[in-house]
Amino acid sequence: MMQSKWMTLKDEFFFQTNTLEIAQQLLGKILVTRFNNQLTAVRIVETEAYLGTIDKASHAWNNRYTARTSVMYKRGGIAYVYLCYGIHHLTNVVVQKENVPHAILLRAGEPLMGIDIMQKRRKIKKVNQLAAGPGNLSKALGIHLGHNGQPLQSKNFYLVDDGCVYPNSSILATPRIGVDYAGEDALLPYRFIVKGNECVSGPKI
DNA sequence: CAGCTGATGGGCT
DNA sequence: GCCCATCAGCTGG
Repeated sequence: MMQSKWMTLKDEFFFQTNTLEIAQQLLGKILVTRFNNQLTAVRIVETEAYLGTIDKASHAWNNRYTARTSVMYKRGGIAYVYLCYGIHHLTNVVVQKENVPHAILLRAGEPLMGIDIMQKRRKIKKVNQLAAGPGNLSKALGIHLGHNGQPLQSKNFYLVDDGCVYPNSSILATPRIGVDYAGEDALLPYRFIVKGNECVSGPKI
């Protein structure tokens, strides 16, 4: 087996034109943070695509442009972080070129590095649960509002391809979580999970 | 295991 | 003033 080298994701990855495909390709990629010299990393196993102006579940639906959503209109490759329910910080990857406000919510990850650090941040021990759910993933990695708009090619905050690819046959598409307000768009199968992975959020299959 | 619910604060009509 | 791209801790089977 050839061991692939770690490669930071480049602009071309984020600029691909099909956001649903990017959301699936993000499965298997590694998100690394090194805040306050604390190195943590997870392999992404669950994502959700939000297709901007035509998607009622998206913050940018109908070209909504506010101080908060302005980050979604920037060029792909930066982080869109916002507070949900007053408690949870949710991390998204902005994709597409400037003025196309698509984003992909990172919903769950498999812990790879800095597990002890993540256990302290989360105040729990079970490794499978450390980054299961978008609020939990952000907390485990130390991501918060201050990282909103930061490039994901930063020295302390980046995405890596280590050669791990999940074939289509091991990816399951389901409706997105918690978007009932979006009417018929709530039913779109824009959530992608790695089949059978223990770190995916929600009830066990 | 499923189902319910309080916590908690920025964003927006 | 209401609305959330959630979670943990509780209840009862």
